[in-house]
Amino acid sequence: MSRKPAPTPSPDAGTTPVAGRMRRRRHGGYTIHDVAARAGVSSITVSRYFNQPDKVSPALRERIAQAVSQTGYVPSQVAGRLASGSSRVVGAVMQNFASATFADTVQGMTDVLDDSGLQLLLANTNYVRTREERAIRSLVGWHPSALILTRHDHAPAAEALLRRLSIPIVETWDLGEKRPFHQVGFSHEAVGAELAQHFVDQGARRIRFVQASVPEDFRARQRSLGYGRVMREQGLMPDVVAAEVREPFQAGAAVIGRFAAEPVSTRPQAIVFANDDMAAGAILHAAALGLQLPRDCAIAGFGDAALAAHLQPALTTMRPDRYAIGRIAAELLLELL
Amino acid sequence: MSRKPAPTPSPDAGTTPVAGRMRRRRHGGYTIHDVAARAGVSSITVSRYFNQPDKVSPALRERIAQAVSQTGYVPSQVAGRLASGSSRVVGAVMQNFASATFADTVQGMTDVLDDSGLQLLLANTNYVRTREERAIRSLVGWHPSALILTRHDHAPAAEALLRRLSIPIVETWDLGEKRPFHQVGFSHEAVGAELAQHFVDQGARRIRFVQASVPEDFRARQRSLGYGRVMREQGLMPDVVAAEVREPFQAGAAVIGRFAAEPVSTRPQAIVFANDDMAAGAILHAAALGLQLPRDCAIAGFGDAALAAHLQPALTTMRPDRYAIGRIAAELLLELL
DNA sequence: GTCAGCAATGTTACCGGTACCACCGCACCG
DNA sequence: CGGTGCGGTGGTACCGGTAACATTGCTGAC
Repeated sequence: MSRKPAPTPSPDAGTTPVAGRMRRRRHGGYTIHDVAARAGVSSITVSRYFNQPDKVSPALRERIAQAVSQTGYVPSQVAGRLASGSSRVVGAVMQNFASATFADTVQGMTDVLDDSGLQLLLANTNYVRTREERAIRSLVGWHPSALILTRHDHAPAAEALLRRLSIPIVETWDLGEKRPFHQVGFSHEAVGAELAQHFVDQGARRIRFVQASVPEDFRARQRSLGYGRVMREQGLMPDVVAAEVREPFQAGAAVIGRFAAEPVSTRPQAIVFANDDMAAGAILHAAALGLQLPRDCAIAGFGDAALAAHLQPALTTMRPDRYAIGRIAAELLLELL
Repeated sequence: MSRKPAPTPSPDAGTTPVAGRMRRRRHGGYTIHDVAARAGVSSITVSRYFNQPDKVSPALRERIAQAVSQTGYVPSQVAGRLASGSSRVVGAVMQNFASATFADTVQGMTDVLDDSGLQLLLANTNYVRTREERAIRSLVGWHPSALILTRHDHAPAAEALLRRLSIPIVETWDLGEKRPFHQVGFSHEAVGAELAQHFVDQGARRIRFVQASVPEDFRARQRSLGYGRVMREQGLMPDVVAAEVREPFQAGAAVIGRFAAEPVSTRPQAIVFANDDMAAGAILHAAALGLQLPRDCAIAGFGDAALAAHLQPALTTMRPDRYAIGRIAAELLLELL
């Protein structure tokens, strides 16, 4: 990695934008008034030229276009937004910028927003719950027309801040119950159902669901409910067990240990773990127990952990369509605006 | 993927921020004047409370803090930036939002900028050169304090626009010669040198560099120069050849075909390709020729194509440190501001 | 011919902050 | 005891646009 400084420019400067006396505290650069003066029209006409061109006669349009290209004038979003009150800005709070999830979701959002002339403003929480309020606050200062959030379980301070806002808010990623905001994401219940169905389709009849030891994980619980629903629909016996260890890798290893001790005829043919880490622990420990996966038992997880692809055998996991979440959230916002 | 609408809120509304008559065309929400009135001070004092707290006496600070928390007031960035002229916004033009490169670089930037209270504004070109001007223009409208660009070979219109700006500009990713802007990235010359050194360290003495057939690729040429330098430094004979086919996969295949026809004793022990696609073409075609890589010949590319990891054998490739590029670019900007 | 109606353009005030400078009271100095 | 400097505070104008309304000129109906 290397840095190269820019050569210091020769101080020839060039013509200054402002012609008359400098009594006003100008910020530099051409203003709409400079352009208007050049074109011999009033500033509001130049404003219309940019915002409602068909309200300006072709003759003036031509003159203004010339003045604009001569000066290289770029309208100030800041001034425009302040005057009009509508910001045309959408704020998005993400949890981690350095992830493929972030990249895909943002691409989905901008693909939609760009076409509507909306600017996306991003804030990062780095997965630190306490930073969410700060992130939201920094976005709110820009008077966004709408907000996109990740997840729905906010810190109380952030939640209070959000409820005071009177703009459309969309929560993404996973769906929560009884939320006052719009939501775009996937249903954990459906994920659990899909994994169960997957193994049923492969011919498995004894399928176990391994819950994490921490019972409060509401999302994993939703997944187990989906699993249970499909099992019953298929006339199979749901078999939900909870891990006894808290640390997920160890928990997975312990589960597969117990599995190995069961008689082969009643062993589950597939195990759905509440998350990828537990599943990975199980896979890694299976070799030490002399088990051969997936012949002896198929394993599934959830979350698309980066690890998943590198395991031998590769872990079956569910990955939400991150691009689609971003795109649909943005489309929903457009409808709301 | 699924959408859930928000429940329609009961129309109890709540107290309106504005107390007096509504003759002004207010945009809604509390203003600094509302807060000032509540605290019994002038608005400029509230402004100072936020921007230079130590200039406000503790007594007033306390009163203002109370008024702020009662109202939930959030200062308007838009108004503030317009009035002060300094935007505290940094614009960044990226080529593709849906990539790990983007994610890592943005994380690097925000890690630095967040601490300085700077807001990052992003624009995407989607690799379409003609969109760059539009992207820059949309950022310039926000009066950024600085701009971060990707690459340095801009379309003429974009280049002209940039040169008119009088704010710090940093170009990232790869380094160009004689640019008027600051640059943060890696040197292609160094990349070529590093790949050559890599094979020298592995004991190879006959190392070939395969240039693309398109001679204008300035960056690949830099890499070949670095390769040549290391070879000479090591007392080895540089061996640069150009591909004859334009399409990179075919070009790579053709190169490995010629290689197979050479006598084993004078064959190169390693080949550095100008890019990953050519290298991949070579690897894929090698099997058909009965060659066993990397025993018969080691292969290297450049660019970290997603493909690289999936080849058998895996392709040796150089990947720029994307996080560091973002981070260093942002640090450089801070110095410049 | 008169006047309503509409399209094109201009005038004025205002958005919500902050720069600039004036002002006030008090400690400190000669 | 008047002058001076300084920290704290406020008044006012202004940033660069746009909303709302006013004005102008022209067409077309009666």
